[in-house]
This record gives sequence, C-alpha cells and structure tokens, in this order.
Amino acid sequence: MKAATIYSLAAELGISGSTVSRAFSRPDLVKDDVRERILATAAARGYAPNRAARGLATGRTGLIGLVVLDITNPFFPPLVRSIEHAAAGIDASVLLVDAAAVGPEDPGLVQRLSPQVDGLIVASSRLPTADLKAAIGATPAVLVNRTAAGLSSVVCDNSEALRGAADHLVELGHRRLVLLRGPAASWAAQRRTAAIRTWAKLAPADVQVFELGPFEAVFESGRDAVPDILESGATGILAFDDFMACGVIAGLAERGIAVPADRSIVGCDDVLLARTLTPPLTTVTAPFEDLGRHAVELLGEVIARGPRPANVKVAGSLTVRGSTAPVR
Amino acid sequence: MKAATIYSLAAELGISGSTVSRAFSRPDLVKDDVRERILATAAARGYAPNRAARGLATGRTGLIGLVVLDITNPFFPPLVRSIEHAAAGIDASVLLVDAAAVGPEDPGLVQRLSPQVDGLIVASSRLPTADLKAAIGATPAVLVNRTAAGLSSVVCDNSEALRGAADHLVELGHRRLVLLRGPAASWAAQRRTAAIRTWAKLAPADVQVFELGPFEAVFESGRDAVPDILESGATGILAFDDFMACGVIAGLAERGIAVPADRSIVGCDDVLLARTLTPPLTTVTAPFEDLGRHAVELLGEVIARGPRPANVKVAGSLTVRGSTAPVR
DNA sequence: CTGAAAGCGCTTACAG
DNA sequence: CTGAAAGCGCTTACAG
Repeated sequence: MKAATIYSLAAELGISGSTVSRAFSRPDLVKDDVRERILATAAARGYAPNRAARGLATGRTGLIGLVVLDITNPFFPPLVRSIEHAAAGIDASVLLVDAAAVGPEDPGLVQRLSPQVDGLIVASSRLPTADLKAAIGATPAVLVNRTAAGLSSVVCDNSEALRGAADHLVELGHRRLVLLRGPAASWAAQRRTAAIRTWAKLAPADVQVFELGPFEAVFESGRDAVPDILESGATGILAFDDFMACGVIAGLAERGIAVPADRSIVGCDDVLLARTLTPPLTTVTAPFEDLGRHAVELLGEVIARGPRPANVKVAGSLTVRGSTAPVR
Repeated sequence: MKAATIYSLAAELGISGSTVSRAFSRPDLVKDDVRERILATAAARGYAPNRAARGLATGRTGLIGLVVLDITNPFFPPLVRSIEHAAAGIDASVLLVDAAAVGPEDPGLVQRLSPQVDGLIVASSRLPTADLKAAIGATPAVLVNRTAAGLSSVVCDNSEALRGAADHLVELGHRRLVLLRGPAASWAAQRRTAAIRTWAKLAPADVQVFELGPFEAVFESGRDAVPDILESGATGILAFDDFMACGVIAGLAERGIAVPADRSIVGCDDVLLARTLTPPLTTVTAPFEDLGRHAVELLGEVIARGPRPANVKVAGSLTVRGSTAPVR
C-alpha cells in the first residue's frame, strides 16, 4: 500500500488537495468540521505531511544543526537535551554533529551541514573567529559558550560565581590559591581566567593566586598538574572545569593527599561527574536548561527576522559540596 | 543573490539540467571533461544539491534517526559518536532523539520520527517488544543493545567477560559475591544477571553469590544499596554498570570502607567515569566503535534490501584496574 | 553520453 | 472558506 498524500485523502473526502494541505499548514483557514474530517481520516490512514515536499515548497527543513565540540565531554549531553527539548517546542528536529568525530577544527563540517538545516547552533567552537564566520556564511546561526562580533550568542557568565568560589576558599582560610587554566583557544577558559585575575587584584593582601596552564580540558591535565600544584604550596585549587578537578583529586590521592582534608578544590560546570565523585565536587553549576532554551529562541529570531546579533547571558552559580573545607 | 540550482548552472554552461544533476548523482554517466566543468563551476557558485528536492525525487532523506534512552547517561555519547562516524561514511546525517527528554517510554516519538528518516537506530529501548514493533512499524530499523524477534539488532554480549570478572574476584580470594541487578525492563540487565547466574552454578562450592535489586541504573541506586551489601557480608561486588559501581564506592566511602582495600567492585560498560574514578574502576569494556559501525551497516542493509533480520553480537572484555584487589 | 519531460508531494498566491 | 494551478529543485525512465 502506498503512503497517503494530500491527494489520496482529498479524493477520499471529495475535496481538493489545497484544503487538505491547509488543514495541516494553516488549520485556521479551514472550516472546523472540514478540518476535523480531514484530520480524522489522516489519522486513520497514518498520514503525515511529507517533510521533503514541504521543505521544497517552503524552503524550510524543520531541522536545526547542532555542532558540539565533543559529545563525550559530559558538558554537552545536558546541553543537547535542553536544545532538543526547546527545538521540539518549535516543531524542529536536531541534526547533531560531533565536531571531534570529524576533526575538531574542520570548517568544512559547518559548510556541509548548512544546506541541510534552517539554522545552526554551534557550541563551544574553538575556531578562530574569522574561520568560524566564514564557515557559517549566511546561514542563520547562534553561538553557545562563545561570542563573535556580528553573530548571536548565548553564553554562561561564570565570573561572579567564580569570584564567589575564590571568596569561599578564602573564607575557609586558604591563602595560597592556584588556578588551572583551560585551553588557550577556549572562549570560556579565557573568561574564567579573566574573572579570577580580576578577583585577585582586589583580594586580601595576604592572599596569593598562582596560575598553571593552559591545559587541555581533560582528566589527565588535572592529574599531571599535581606536582606543580604541590610545588606552588597552594591549598586552594580552582580548576578550569570539573574534569580537570577530577584529575587533580586522582593525582593527589595517588600521593596520599586527601581532598578536602589536605587540599580544597573547586571545579566548574557541574557535570554529572561532579556529583558522583567522592567527595562530591564543589563547583559552579551551569544552567543548561536556560542555555539551550535561549539558543533555540535566538535562532528562531535569526531565522525569522534575519541576523540582528543579540547576546544573551545567563549566569552560573556556586554549588558548595564536599571538595572544599577549612584549611588545617 | 539566489542560490544556484542545476538549472542556473546548466544555463551558465550551455548544457541541460539533467546533465548537471547526473554530475552529482551518477557521475560515472557523464563524460569526464563535462563533469569536471560542472563540478568546477558548482564549486565556484557554492552549489550543492538541494536535499529536500533530492529527497522528494528519490524518496530518501539521507537521515538516520537515532533514538537513545538518555543522552546524559555516559554510555550513549560514545555510541552516538561511533554511529555518526559510520553514518558519515554512507553520506547520511544523524537525527538525534533523546527519549528521556520526551518521556522515556513514548511510542509516539518513534512514529513522529519515522517519516523524516530513511531508517532508525534505537538504542537500549525498554519498551515492551510489542509496543516497540508497533511504534517502528514498517520503517527500516535496527536495535542496539536489545533484541526483538523480526528486527535486526546489534548487541554487546558481556556474558563471557562478566564470568571472567567473577572468576577474577574469586582468584583474588573473594568467596562471598553480590550482584547488583539493573532495571527489570532492560534487556542488558537481564542478560547480565543470566550470565552471573550461569557462572554461579559452576562456581567453586565455597563461593556464594547473592543478588540485590533490580535497581535503576543510577548512581543513587549504588549508594543506597550499600547497607544491604554490607549485610550480605560480600567482599566482591558486581554492579550492573559503572554508574551503580560508582555509587557503591561513594556509599562505602561515607562509611569509611575503602575500595579496593576492604571491598572489591567491578562495573560494566567502561564509560568515561570508570577511568576518572579514584580508584579507577575494574569493569567490562564495551566496544562502542563496533556497536555503532555494525548498527549503521545493518541499517544500510535493511534500507537497501528490506527486513531480513540479522543479529550481530560483539563482545565486551574485562579491563582490570584499581577497584579490585586480593581479599584481606 | 546527453536532453526533454514527467513526476516526487507539498505550499500558496490568485480567483471565486 | 475552497479550488485550480504554478512552482519549489531535484531524479530518472525514455528517446536519441
């Protein structure tokens, strides 16, 4: 049995294909009882409008391309979920592209994706701005977790929470802090470093802040940094993200140094890992739900009204758990 | 400037649209020098075939629908990556659906997805078989991590590795083992339980195996199971997955009980978590790459040749790390 | 190897 | 509120 079309339904109901089409695309334009009959027999025949045909006629695909830096980094799955959730709200589906799977810095990726989608959400790209903009071209797009002049973006501003984290360590009696910096090409890493530097300038005179890095945002970076951390004499550690914090805890444990008894550490992002760690990690919680929701909203505006770059900022918040304690 | 089409290119080159079309869809049918001229000006004009139009003409979307149980469960991201990688190899893109985001057991989800894609990969579904088959209907599909009569599937057989894990514990001197069972509706959980039961029947006479559960496959299940684990007197613990193992370690730590000094534990799947844990987890490593590759391969066959249910099985392997040690 | 033409299944101005 | 018709941009039998 062939699949139903607007015409097979129209013939069955003795009406025109136009009307059947309208019952789905502009239901308000169809008389109530007609619309109901159409919908009823459509349901009976298992009919749904053919997406390709609709796409060809309207120039819309109903697809949002979502490019994430590395899907295996636990930061992204909650973001993917919230974007998908928001996309469903505007009747769009998500075409996921894991950039790391194709080569982390491949601009061709975005170019291949563009013609298939109505718009693009690009999360945590580390491409140089010029390359990124060239790759996106005229496709409606919004950036997540990074900005670029002329493009809409939604970012998580952790500056205040991060300064709160530093204050928290100082209140616990820590006087020597060390910051483990994230990847040089990461927008978030730059911001986080800047936030801590700003804080350091206004910190109590007896507080010292060291810096280590930049590091790749992986577990191993944290573990490998442990000798330098120990040498710095710092007792309070601010890691670029939860992953690195986790590595530091592991590296300290290997040397018989306990967290939070001997060292305090705070992460950033609050990925699943942070809660399942022993001890659970004090960290800066990212509002994944808001990030995703705003990204889709913004993208909807860019698609509908063209590129009027908007920049929305949501804020992370400090979540104190078990990896920080009074210095002893 | 309007986007280029086969006709705009054809006009520019003084040839027919058919030939331009063939240069992309059936390049072997076009004379070499003509094809090269077409491809060259296409590149110059930034032309790529319109997917919707192609889809309408061919009945193919070039899209694979991938339904995962819960994208925030670290089991899935590596699977998503490998599927995406394999899909790229057959020039398909991946439409990701996070089932948990819409309601874990929503059969309507698959139905809405079906018309948009050429085929479906459904990972770790917990729908009753009848519902699952009804939801999939006539859409080409392959199941991952579960089987169902009449449907193609690729599963990871951990039976042997799990028995190896039990042997490993026994060799370390453990005589009382406890199995933390996974969710009742999970195919994988049923298989893992069966594997251990089989092993238990042939185990040395002085070895005892207890069972706890079924549990949800989350961190909290593991932690909450700790009192019962302690009461069982078991020193060797086999957790349904890494997540639960991680919870057990946390729960034991809260009570001052150390792993692996006081208890040995083995997980299953070898998600990222397993490696970043302190101590790193002894676990059964899942071959994510193979799972994804076979899933896409099988799906390609179902799409091309119709449903001839095939069942491929890949095997997990025991990876011994720091969470198991001689009983003391 | 190439071209003219029909057809894929919708949407949407236009006319009524 | 409804219908007839054109058009979206491809693919592909068919004819040459």
